[in-house]
Amino acid sequence: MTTILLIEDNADIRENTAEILTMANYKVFTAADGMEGVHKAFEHKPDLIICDITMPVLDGYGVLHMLHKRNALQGTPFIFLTARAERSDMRKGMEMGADDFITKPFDAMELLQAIEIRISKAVQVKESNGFESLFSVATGQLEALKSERNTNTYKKKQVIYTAGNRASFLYYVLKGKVKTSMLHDNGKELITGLYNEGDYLGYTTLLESGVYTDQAEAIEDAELALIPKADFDELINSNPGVLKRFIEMLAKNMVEKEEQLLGIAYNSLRKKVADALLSIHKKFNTMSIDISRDNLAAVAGVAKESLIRTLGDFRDEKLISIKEGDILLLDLKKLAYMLN
Amino acid sequence: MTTILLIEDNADIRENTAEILTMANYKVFTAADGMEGVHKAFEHKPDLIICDITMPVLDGYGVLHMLHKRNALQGTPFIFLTARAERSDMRKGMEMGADDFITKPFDAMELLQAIEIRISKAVQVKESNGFESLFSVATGQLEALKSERNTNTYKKKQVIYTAGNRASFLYYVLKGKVKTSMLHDNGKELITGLYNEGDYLGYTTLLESGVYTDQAEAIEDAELALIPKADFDELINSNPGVLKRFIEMLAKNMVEKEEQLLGIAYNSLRKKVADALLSIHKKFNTMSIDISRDNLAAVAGVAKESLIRTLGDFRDEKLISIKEGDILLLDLKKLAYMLN
DNA sequence: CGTAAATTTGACAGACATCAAGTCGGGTGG
DNA sequence: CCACCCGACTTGATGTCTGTCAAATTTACG
Repeated sequence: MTTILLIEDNADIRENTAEILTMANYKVFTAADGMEGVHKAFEHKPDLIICDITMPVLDGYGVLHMLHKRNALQGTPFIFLTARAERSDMRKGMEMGADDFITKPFDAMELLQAIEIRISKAVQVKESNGFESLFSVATGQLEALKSERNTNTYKKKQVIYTAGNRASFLYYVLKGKVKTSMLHDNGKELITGLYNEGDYLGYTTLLESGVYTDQAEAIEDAELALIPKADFDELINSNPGVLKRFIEMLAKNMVEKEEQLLGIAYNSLRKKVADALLSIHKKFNTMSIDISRDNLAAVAGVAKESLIRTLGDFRDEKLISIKEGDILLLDLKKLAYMLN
Repeated sequence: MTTILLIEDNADIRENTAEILTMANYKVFTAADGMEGVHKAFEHKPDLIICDITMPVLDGYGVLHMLHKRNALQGTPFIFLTARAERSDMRKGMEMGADDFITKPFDAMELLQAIEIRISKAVQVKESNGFESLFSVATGQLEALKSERNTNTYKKKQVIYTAGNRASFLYYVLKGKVKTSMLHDNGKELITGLYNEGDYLGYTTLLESGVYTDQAEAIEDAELALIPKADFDELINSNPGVLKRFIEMLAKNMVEKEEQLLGIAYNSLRKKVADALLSIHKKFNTMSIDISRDNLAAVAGVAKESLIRTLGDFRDEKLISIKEGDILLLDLKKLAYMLN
């Protein structure tokens, strides 16, 4: 039976919602404030958490933060309840790793739909995590692919593909980190994507024109699996499940890119830098960021010198600390809430 | 039999390439310079055009421009030949409407592959143009959808959906123009997409989380068909062809968005404005742009006042003319070639 | 240990946003 | 039909944020 933890300080809403959920055949735990919520989360390990944002003592962001500190509940879907469709709240919450938002007042259908979507996604993630399992959808073809596929190793700074070339592989990161970036006429670089172990890259081009408009480069020693275009084509043609996975990845990327677009257009230098730090934190899932200043500047879309100055400011404000070039994030909340 | 027009001033390359193409069972016309190329294009109406960029008298960009002036050859795939993988050239060409790039020296396989891809895409576009035909892939379900579907009319400035809401329809623009945009904390707006008659919108959200992160609004009186989410889900689940169409749309959007990202990050004001004009020109396929200054500024990602000043400069430089607020593009080439 | 690369600091200027005032045109109501 | 008003557009003056260039310092690496 699916268990849900509901954290909400308003007793009326809490009981009402719990009732709806119980009727929908979920097992429901409730908590009346953030601290209690965190405790019950660790105690019961629910399949999904619904949490109000505005609460006394420990608010929703705080709860999310506490949970993410412990890896046990990293994969648990987290849905925020919020009073109004406050846009900036939404974005901040999403950046901190929330999966969905429900705005009060909500009706039962809306709530149940959102829960079902998240539960099914979580199951998907568990089932199909990484290379093997994605292709295991196409069990028959898996063995063939594995035997034929060759893996390449790339050293730090080595180029994987460049703009203008025809795409002939789908890449899968087995080890290390990779960036994709675009070069501006004036020589500046903008990083459009970061890839960690377990990520695919190059599929956009394969699905579109076939000619790269960006370039990929290893930012630390990396090992990639190369899946020939023909195999990829065959796989997505013969197997709608795989195609669906890729369409979801694309759609998710799309949303991220639009957020990035909005930020780069109108954010101040400080906010651009903060967002860059947060997006790397989210991508690589670490509080300690080890990345060259050039690359960090290219993620943020600002000049390297400006970036360095801003990092210095952040250090003085105790938002981060810097040791031997490594950036340690100290105050995620303030970074996310940074005003322009 | 598929006919190809090859425009290339270097006799060796021309003859060599023509030979390859002939062997691959295409009917080939050749032209030794831009003017001859344009004439032969109108004379023979080829299925595909391959054209060198650097040529005396009328260069490749000029050829493309001349062809696009006449609508007859608008849909004909156009592939550029270019000496090196010069990135900035690539982007300019793509902005002007080229479909692909091949960098010299190229081998036969590469050339033939690119041609085949373009030919097959052109056929696809012809076959499935607009609402009816996309869904005609799923012939059985088409009638049901048509009868059930309801159409809404929206007046200029009317909101279609807003951020934070759950997506429940796929929209299809029957008439009018629509924008999607995101709101920044400081109140500024960035337009992330423009939609014309025959475009779908809202599919990214349907394919991803189900909660809008952007908002849609009519920029002139518009009529939209609303396809319920359930129908859309069923259609893409039961019909891989439809899913594939959407994945291609997504992938194409993705590339556009990355270009926009690079531009907004590093372009000067002048170039941002020029790019905004060009992208609207390309989207709505008209030399005369009738759009509010606010919207134009939101496309470019700059302040309204800065935009207006820049338009004034462009007018003085005879790149555009302005009559009663309408902007008439006079010199596409210089706009595309604008340096920072 | 020496050299090159990466990072940091400093000084400076220019591009662009902002605020404010003014103009134009079109719609509305008397 | 005219006066009025409101919104869209334009122009002007001003300040500041952030990129650029240059030099200094630290780190990486063979």
